[in-house]
Amino acid sequence: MAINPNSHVPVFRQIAHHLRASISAGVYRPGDALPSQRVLAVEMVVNPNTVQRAYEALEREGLVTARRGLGLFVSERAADIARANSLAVVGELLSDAVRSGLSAGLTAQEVQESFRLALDQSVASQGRTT
Amino acid sequence: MAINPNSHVPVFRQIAHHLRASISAGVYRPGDALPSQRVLAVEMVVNPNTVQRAYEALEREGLVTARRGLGLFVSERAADIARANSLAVVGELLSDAVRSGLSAGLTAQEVQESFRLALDQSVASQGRTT
Amino acid sequence: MAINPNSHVPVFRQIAHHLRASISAGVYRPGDALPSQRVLAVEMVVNPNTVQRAYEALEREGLVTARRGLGLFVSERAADIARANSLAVVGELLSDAVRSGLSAGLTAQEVQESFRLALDQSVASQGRTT
Amino acid sequence: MAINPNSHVPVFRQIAHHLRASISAGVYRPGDALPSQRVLAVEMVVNPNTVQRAYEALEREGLVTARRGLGLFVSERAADIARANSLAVVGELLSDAVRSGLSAGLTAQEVQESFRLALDQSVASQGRTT
DNA sequence: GTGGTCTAGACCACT
DNA sequence: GTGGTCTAGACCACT
Repeated sequence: MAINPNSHVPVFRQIAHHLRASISAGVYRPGDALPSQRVLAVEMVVNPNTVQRAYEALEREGLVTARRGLGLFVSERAADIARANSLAVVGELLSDAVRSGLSAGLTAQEVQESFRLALDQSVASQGRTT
Repeated sequence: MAINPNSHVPVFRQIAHHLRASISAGVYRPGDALPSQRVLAVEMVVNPNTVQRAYEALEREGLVTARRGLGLFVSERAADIARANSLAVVGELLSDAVRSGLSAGLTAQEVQESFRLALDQSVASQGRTT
Repeated sequence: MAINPNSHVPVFRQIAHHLRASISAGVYRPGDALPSQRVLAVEMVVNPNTVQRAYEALEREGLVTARRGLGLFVSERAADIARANSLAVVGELLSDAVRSGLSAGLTAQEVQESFRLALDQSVASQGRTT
Repeated sequence: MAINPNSHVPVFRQIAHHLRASISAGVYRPGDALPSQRVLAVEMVVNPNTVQRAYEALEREGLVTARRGLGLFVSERAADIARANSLAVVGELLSDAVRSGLSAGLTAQEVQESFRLALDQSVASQGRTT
């Protein structure tokens, strides 16, 4: 679950996504402090500014709350919010993909078949990883 | 089917996508000339250079061949190539979406449900448009 | 030996090349008239202006001479000139290719091997055609 | 190894070719950052957009990967890819030259002799330069 | 008129 | 600071 600097997905988004996953998985529980910007930056070998942007996103989503001088803390209903957000994000991505396919002249059946394939492959490769 | 200058997708990519769709839909058939850079630029209210970038992409994909002084012409197997490319693109987008969802802790069932929803909505709204 | 409009080599150059070959092969002999611009344009399915440019090139090279109102006539030493020009052109192309290869870090042996291959293939395919 | 703005070869292609050569020569090694668009533009006295076009080509070939905000980085198997691409390009150029010569009525021997000459001259002049 | 290249300059996202 | 996109405008080769 490392960050991939070569991906076209911005690093700060990858970090935010990773933290969202950790929170909804219970790695960080309500009241827990997140690692400091600098610590996480070192750990992930990225610029502290990049971690900062990820943290800003999480705060905007209400997953964490900042306490001046103390750090970032996971908020009470964080896991639920994280899950909801993940669902929204995935829905958006899937909608974009579907719209792109249909507007290119593919049939709903073809798009569905393509999805089937994508899901099977991902599930298979995840089974291996986990 | 207009271009959206505020989308995160670059305008030249939107134009290329639009033309790819037109070609695979048979709007432009093998041997046909595409509208000239200047003409299309006026029509789409963008700079000719932007159209040029879209045309470059299509030529690289083998959909069209340029004849200096004459214009861009749709190549023989263009429709097939366009369709194959569209399928590849959609597959990529769907894979990204699925991977994103699973890595965020969603279940395969949830992702599938989300896809179901996205497809239904898109098909419905397309039915209205067409 | 038709003109290929999809080639990146300008059509007028292809026509000039074709005529040079015909002249050095004796299809047109000293004193013969070349087909008129319009006739050749129709025959080759190109714009008369394009034939015009090809004829200008041949005239500049001394292969043909124009007689106002009569047409273009193959000059006395045309075959020799055509052959010399062809040699010069090929030499230029080969030099460009070699220079490109060496400057890209390929060894002389590799370039030579590549040439060997190109020659064998061309000779083989020409044998089939002729 | 400077850029020639008067050549018929587009400047951006010359730059790409130059970088390809540098990479396959080991001037830039896997993981290295290429000079930034702005820096290289100043160095080569061209517009940054022109460098950008060269960089786009290299990225499309898989020689480098862009990291937004950080720069362009030479990819792992870049040297191999660069070499393969160079070989392909040279093969294409040599094939064109050979075909041109044979179709102009030259014999295989003459074309070969011309190549011999071109190679000798280039090797000689390169020896002087290096 | 048509495609292709280049410059100058602006603006944006990301680090 | 670094890459990516876009505009406006110029110039060139080819038909």
